[in-house]
Parts: sequence; C-alpha cells; structure tokens
Amino acid sequence: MKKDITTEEKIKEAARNVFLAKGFEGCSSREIAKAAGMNVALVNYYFRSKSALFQLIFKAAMEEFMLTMVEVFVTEKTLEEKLRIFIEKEYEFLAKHPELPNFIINEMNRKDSCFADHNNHFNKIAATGVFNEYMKAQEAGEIRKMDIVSLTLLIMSNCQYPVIAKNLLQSLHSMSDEQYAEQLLTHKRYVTDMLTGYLFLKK
Amino acid sequence: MKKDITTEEKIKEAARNVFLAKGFEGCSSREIAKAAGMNVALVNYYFRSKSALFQLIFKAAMEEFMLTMVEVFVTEKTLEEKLRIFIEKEYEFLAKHPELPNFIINEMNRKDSCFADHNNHFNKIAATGVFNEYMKAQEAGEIRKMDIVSLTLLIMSNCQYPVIAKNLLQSLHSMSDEQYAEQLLTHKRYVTDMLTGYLFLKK
DNA sequence: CACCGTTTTAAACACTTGTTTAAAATTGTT
DNA sequence: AACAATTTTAAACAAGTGTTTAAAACGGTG
Repeated sequence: MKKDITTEEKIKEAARNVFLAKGFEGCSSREIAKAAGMNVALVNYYFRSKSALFQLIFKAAMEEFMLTMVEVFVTEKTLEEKLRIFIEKEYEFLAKHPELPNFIINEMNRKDSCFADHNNHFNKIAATGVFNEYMKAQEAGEIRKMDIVSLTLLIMSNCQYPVIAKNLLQSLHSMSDEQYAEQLLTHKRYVTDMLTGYLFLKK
Repeated sequence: MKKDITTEEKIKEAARNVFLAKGFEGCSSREIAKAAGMNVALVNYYFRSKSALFQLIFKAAMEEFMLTMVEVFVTEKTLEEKLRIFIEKEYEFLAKHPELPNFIINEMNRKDSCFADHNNHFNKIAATGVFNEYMKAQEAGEIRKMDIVSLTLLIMSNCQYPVIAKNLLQSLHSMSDEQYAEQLLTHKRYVTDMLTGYLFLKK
C-alpha cells in the first residue's frame, strides 16, 4: 500500500489537465489514462466511470475557482480596498489558471451537467458579511445603489472575460502570447480604475 | 431540381442549431441528420464532411457575430452616441443569439481549429474609420487615453460576459430564465453608464 | 415507356468510445 | 516460501463514430 495514492493521484492529476484543456466531451478515457501513463481500466478501477471522475474534478475546480473570491472578503479593509485587492488577486489567479472560467462555464452549459450545490458556493461569500457591508455603504451614500447580481456581473465580466476570450482577441488583433499577457496587466489597471470610480461615490 | 436547395438548406440550418448548442465535438453527424429529418449520408453528400460543414457554419456565425459591430460605426453620430447605440444593439443581438459568443470562443480554443482570416473581420471595423475618430478625440482630450485592445476588451467584456456566464450566474443566485432576462436589461443600463462615464471625459 | 442524371436510402466500412472481465503481476502477512 | 488481497494488464464487449458504397427512388426529357 505505498503507491496506491500515487497511482490514484496520478490519474486524477492527468484527468484534471486533460479535462480542463479539452472538456468532458473533448477527450476520451484512454487519453486520460495515457496522459497518466496508466492502463485504461485503471481509470474505472479507481473512479467508477469517466463521468464520476469528471464530477470529482469539476467539483474541485469549482471550489478552487470560488475560493479566491472568499479569501479577500474576510480581511479588515475598506470596501474599496477589498475591491482593489480582489481584482488584483483575481487577475493573478486567472493568469495561473486561464482555462478555469471557460471550463466551468462550458460544463454548466452542458445539458446533462451535474447540477449540484453551486448555490452553496455563493453562500460562502454571503457568509463573509461583505454583502451586508455593501448594503450599509449603499444606504450611507458611499456606494452606488445597485443589486448584488449586477455588482457581481460587473466585477466578474471585467476580470474573467479577458481571459476567456484570449484567443479571440489575440486573433482579432494578431497578438502573441507575450503581448497579450502584458496587455492583461495594463487592462487590469483600467478595470480597477473604472470599477472603483463607478462604484464608489466621491463627495 | 425543386427541393435541392431545400434539403441542403435544411441540413445547414439543423447543423447550425446543433453545432451552436453542443459544439463540434458535442454532437454527431447522425444527430445533425436526424435534426434535419434526413439520412446520415446526405450530410456528406452535400457537404464533404462533418468538419467541412462545421467550418461553413462557423464562418457564417463569425460574420454574423461581427456584423452587428460594424453597422453602428458607419453612422453619423458622436462617439458617445455610437457607444450607447452599440451597447444597445449588442445586448439586443445577444438576447437573440445567446449561444454565439460561447460557440465562437470555444471553437477558437480548440486545438485543431480552422485558424482562418479572423484578422480580416477586425479590419472591417477599422475600415469604418472609427478608430481614427477615436484617436483624434483622444488627442483632443475628449476621451480617456487608451489603446484599442483595452477599449475593445472593456466593451466586449461588459456586453458578452453576462450572456456567456448566464448559467453560472443563474446557478449562483438561483434565478429563473425570466429573472435573468430582466436582470440583463438593468445591467445594460449600468454598463452604459459606467463605460460612457469612464471613457468620455466631461469638462 | 425508356433513358438519363440527380437525389436518397440502407448497409457496411474501419475505427473509437466507455466499460467489463478474467487472468497476470505485485504486494503484504504469515 | 506460501497464501490471500490488492493492483495492473491485455483483451474483449457492445454501442457509437465519421465516412463510403452500391443500389434504390426520383425527376425531367426524349
């Protein structure tokens, strides 16, 4: 019982890479096994089926995806600082895991997707009390009046879309990977400026 | 030679629906044929292969996707009016074709994607002269100094992401289709306000 | 009707898919 | 070393994949 965890973990890691790169339907069990250097049957030996393995990977990815968001909100900062830090962290995180948003969005769109407790993830953010803080600031006139969904949308749009549509924009503007990576850094500044400027009402 | 065009067009239409809904790898030739009420062999009789058919659909979708953008820019309005109208038209268009952005982005991410003349599409926008107009307004101090890519990103992010991530946000906030459709309308107002406010420098 | 090219069909092709099976290799324990 | 349980393998399974083929159905023209 030494290599047990190793083999199982190897498959899981390979599965994560392949699934994130190609999606559930874009790859085969044999491709995952080959990426892990294992026999095909082992995939079903350790995890019951391709679907079961995928749900495992997806759930973990979803949690990883949501975790970054929560962390920022529990700190003791002003709302504006929280937003600035959030954008900073989010761009940093997405630079490391650029496939994650597209992966999650695509599998949420799949007809036979595993509609689990995603609401749960949002509750984690709500539990930090950041929304109450936001509501109070709204009534105090420090912040633009806006529902939570629109707020969420504004922030997520400007953080995630540039990563999601990377290839599209690279193609449109014929940019290299390096050029686009640099573009993202300058874009982050614009986004931060714009969002803080729009959301927080200077008197 | 009466129903020739009908059959070919039927398959093309069915293919468009199926491809847009499930992507290239998410569907089979037989599924497309069945959706068109035709025999499988007809798909390859009229179009050489599944790939060839897909490239046809993709190219048309790409042009449809880009066309809305160009239209607005050739009108005789101020830049701010153009932006307002653009956002309006874009939200309207995406309400009718919500699968389009995801479809295009996904197939641009596919490894063996048909990397065609996408740069061409952007040139169409450039040919309207809107970018020159933008540069002049920039130097006149009417508009915030910003490169074209960031400008493109800001606008596309706030128009397309809310449609792309519809299912994700519906799940997070547990909203119905109707609720989300209404949400998009109010969000459009925020986006218009924010973008015009940020880009155009009032004196 | 017979002839023609065009359109449509059912059947088959070779190949890949997810999954299972039964035997082999490996492991830990006595 | 011998046994039993676990891990790994190659092979097979039925079902589905894109594509091709050869025969059938169709349509208009002589």
